[in-house]
Amino acid sequence: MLRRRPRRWAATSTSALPTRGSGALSAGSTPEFASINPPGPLHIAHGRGTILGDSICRVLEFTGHAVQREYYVNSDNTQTRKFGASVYARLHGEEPPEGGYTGDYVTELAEMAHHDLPDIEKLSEEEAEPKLRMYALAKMVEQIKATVARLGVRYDEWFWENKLWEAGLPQKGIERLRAAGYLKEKDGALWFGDPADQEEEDRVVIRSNGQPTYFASDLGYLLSRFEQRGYQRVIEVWGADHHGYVPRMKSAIAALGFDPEKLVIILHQMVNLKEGATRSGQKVKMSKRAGRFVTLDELIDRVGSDAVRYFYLLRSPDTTIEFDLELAVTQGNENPVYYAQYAHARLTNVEAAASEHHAQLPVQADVQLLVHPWELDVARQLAFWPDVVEDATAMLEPHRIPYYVHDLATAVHRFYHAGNAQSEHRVVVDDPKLTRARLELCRAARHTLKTALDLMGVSAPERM
RNA sequence: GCCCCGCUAGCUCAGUGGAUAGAGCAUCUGUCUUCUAAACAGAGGGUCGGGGGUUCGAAUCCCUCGCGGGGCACCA
Repeated sequence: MLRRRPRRWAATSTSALPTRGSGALSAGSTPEFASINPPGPLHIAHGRGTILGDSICRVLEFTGHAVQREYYVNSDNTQTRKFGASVYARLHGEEPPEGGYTGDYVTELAEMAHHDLPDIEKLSEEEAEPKLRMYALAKMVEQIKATVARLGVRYDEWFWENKLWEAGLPQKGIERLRAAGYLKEKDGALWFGDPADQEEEDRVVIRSNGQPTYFASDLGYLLSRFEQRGYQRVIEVWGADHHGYVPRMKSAIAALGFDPEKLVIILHQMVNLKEGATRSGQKVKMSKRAGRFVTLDELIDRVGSDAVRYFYLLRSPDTTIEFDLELAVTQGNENPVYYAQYAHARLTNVEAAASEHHAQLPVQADVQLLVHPWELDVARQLAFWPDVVEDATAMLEPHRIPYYVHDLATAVHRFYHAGNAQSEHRVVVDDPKLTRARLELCRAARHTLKTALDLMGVSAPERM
């Protein structure tokens, strides 16, 4: 029903621990989203970028776009070097350096490295750190993979930053910017600046100590996607705390000679947990919980993947999420997740119940027989679906889908309930033609609910 | 100081210039002998943060002020 000319796309996203963003997509074929700096577990805000990016990908795929999901793994920046140095310190029974990583998992990583990397202790820090860093990062990436898999998210590519340097892409980007007059030396460092833009501050590309900044890697990553791989559009999903970086990315891509419009950066606001006595709308306790931070795994443990995805997708990216833990775990009519899923389960059930009568039913459904308001309302909702998909695709706003799902579920429940109130309004009635027509409505509604829930990454159970 | 996001019902939020501003939760009242009551029907609840402006028409666009959150590195 929704047929579109396939375009080349790509999605990439970048989520961030201390790292930028969270996800990106490129059209023609490549989104990148949720690329969190790996030296730590995903927390609840990363989940937002991950789910948002993933649903954008799902919608794009559904509308015929080729999509490549990428997770950009930082491996050569200051943060990850400190991470490697922290593992090195633990390996030698020492405290991590200033600004390093102190969690118990760092000690565990050191122990694992001790077993897996022979003679690693004999190497100097200079030699050992990169090895330990890559080893520990790979372990962290495995963890992140496992976590996002619980949400039904799968990346086509875990793109390692070091591959960029091995391929010489950042170097190539720098040379191109130099040739175009965007680079200058100052205080021993190499700076990027648009000569035509006085507003924008200059940005360090190579530090005075000779080490590149993440900006240099980004140049390479842009080249990788736009030039080497030819993506028509790149979508990146970032946490709003990185919004200040957007203008620089736009300048960079323009300076490299590409259309800045082809780099789409989607920003999302933060996530807070709400719990406590909120039922009557009184106490609201924010749970950033001093010191203790809530990981994405903990949230999934507590409310399940469906609820996490549904509640996250329910909000516009511009809105800070107040995640209502109590509501999300409620197995009742107040929980929108179950409300939608129940509509699907009911329809599945009624179709199954009708199957024994199938032999007596006409092959063709005559939908003209559907005349009651509750029947027409379902049909009306179904007619809206293509527009919802189109809007969600064009604006890259998956949050439109759960609202639609709710509206369709409401129509379905009302339709179904008419049969509860009066038996002649049931789907399966004595009149075979009428039964057939109503079954057709059920089939269409169930299919649409299933499709919409799929785009959200939420399951559509057949019975509840 | 500068930049970004938000401010809509008690709470959480939809609503990209068009009809009387919507939903969920919460509160109150009804409905199961059933193809699934995890559902349905109904009620109350609003200066769309304040003030200007543009427009035939503004929650929506512009200006301004206030409040809350997030940013302004040779970190990402």
